[in-house]
Amino acid sequence: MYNPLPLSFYRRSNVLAVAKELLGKTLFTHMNGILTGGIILETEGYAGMSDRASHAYGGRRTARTEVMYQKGGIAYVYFCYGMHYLLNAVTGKEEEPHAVLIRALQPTHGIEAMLQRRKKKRLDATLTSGPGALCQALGIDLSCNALPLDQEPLWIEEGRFVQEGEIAVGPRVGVAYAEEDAHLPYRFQILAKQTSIL
DNA sequence: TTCCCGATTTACT
DNA sequence: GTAAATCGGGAAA
Repeated sequence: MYNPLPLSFYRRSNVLAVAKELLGKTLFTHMNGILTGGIILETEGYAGMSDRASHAYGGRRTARTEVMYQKGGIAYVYFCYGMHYLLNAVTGKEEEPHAVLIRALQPTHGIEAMLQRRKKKRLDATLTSGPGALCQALGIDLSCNALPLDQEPLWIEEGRFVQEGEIAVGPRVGVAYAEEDAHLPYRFQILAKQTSIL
């Protein structure tokens, strides 16, 4: 444990490759002495200025989106629907605002703490399933925005090997507003095992 | 400053 | 399946 991926992993221009390769990696947070983490099961790529679904579409620069224009390897956390935080890994080079949304994890570390944060009694498939839910489980909020992904308290490291055949590709979720870009196959997920995803 | 709406989740009907 | 919860960002005025 604690063997973060090098920042060079994120600083590539092919955001879809990074999104796909993040599957199977392990995402950790270590907050207030509590270690929590899980294997990444689902991601979505947001392809910078040319992607209508991206917050940086058309080169939009605001206080919120500025972090996406930095060099890859940091977190982009934002608040949505008035109640949820969503976590992205910023990728690409400087001035290349790509990001990968982390949408689901398989919980592996600190499950008791995650249950407590999520106000749940029992472990089930919903503990870290969904971008808002996983942030709540890991204790991620706006204070994590712009934090590097290769050190405490928020980092990603190798998890398990993922075979090409267990990856499903499809359209992104919740981006109907993106018009012709709404259907692009930028979503990647590890297919659930027959037995159980837990 | 006002207004609209969102990269969602959960509780109900 | 539908709807409510809930608030900051971004565009327009």
